Amino acid sequence: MQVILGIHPEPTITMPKKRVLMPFKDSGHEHQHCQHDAMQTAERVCAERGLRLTPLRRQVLQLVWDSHEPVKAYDVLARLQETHANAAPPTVYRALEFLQEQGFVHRIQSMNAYLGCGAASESHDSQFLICRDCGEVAELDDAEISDLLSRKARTLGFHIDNETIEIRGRCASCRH
Amino acid sequence: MQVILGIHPEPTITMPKKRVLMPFKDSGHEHQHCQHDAMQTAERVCAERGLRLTPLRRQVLQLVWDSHEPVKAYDVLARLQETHANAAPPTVYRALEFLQEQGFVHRIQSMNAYLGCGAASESHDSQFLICRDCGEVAELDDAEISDLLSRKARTLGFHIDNETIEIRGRCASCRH
DNA sequence: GAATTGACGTTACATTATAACATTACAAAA
DNA sequence: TTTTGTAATGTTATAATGTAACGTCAATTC
Repeated sequence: MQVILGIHPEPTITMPKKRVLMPFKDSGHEHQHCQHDAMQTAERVCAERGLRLTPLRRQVLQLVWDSHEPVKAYDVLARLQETHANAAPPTVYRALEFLQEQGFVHRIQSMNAYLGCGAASESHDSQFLICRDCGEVAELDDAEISDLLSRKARTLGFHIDNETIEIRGRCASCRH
Repeated sequence: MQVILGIHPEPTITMPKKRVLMPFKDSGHEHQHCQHDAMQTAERVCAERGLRLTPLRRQVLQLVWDSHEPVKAYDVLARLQETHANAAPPTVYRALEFLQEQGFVHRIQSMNAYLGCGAASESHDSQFLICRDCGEVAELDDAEISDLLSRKARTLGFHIDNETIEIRGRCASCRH
């Protein structure tokens, strides 16, 4: 189905990219593992990059992953304050900024909210499917979509830095 | 260039959809006309729909179109207050909400800002290309993109209500 | 151990958006 | 033409989101 255009100089053997980085919960997906895996990944990646996953940053990442859905900065702050009475807005925004920069969380622009990344160990594009009924979000990294957007942009002389793709609708289980 | 897939029951003579609803300025595009045309379209469409394009709404639409770029609600408010001293935040937010509902303006989620629609007379999808250097925005309604997203979503049992597609990068003239 | 740097604390404030209720303008019904 | 209902706007207050600026402390390195 995928058309490889004759642009690339050599016909590489490509590992087909995993497309659904985070599925909807209904698809036999055990959420408990996500959080645990995400924490492990973050620890490992920070070690590799020589960055400090401080207790604060670790806890904020935990709090984001406590939910399978996008969470608001001030909700994270409220939870954080339960154990960290002097936490203030900058505390949370700084931690979230760090976590975003490292790709551990994504910001959902259309919701002013943050979501744990389903593939934190490597840089990638994202497309989000957001269910208007249950609030869950699936995260995709679909090369066909990114490639098509790149091609369309290039036609207009536009060079893409990054994509914000947030699709709102109803997920399979909410339609049943 | 356009490929018509054999999905539709009858081979209709299709007016190929205009894909670039609003180009970048450099492409020989005269901005003065946009505003004028947009105002005319809004007048006509409101008449057709039996809706009231009140002086306030008309002026807010004017103010949005004073710029070729996304504008902030509070900037619109400041401008509005020059002639309308008692305007307050709800004044502007209500007008913008109306204009959005009618498709006369779009909200750019990643910027908390509003932009005149390049094709206000009909409902459509939008994809925005936002230049990080000059701030200009091109608006597309590209059926290939929307179709691909629909297909991808459908594969996961997801039904799309609406898309938020905001691509950040550099436009042709800013790359030169 | 002094200097540098990065992380966090702290205060204050800026920006963005909405709730709630009062008033006015308009249009349809009586 | 009054009445009356509804939509639009006025008005006040506040909620929600996000950042600037500067101080302190701890780790790293020179």
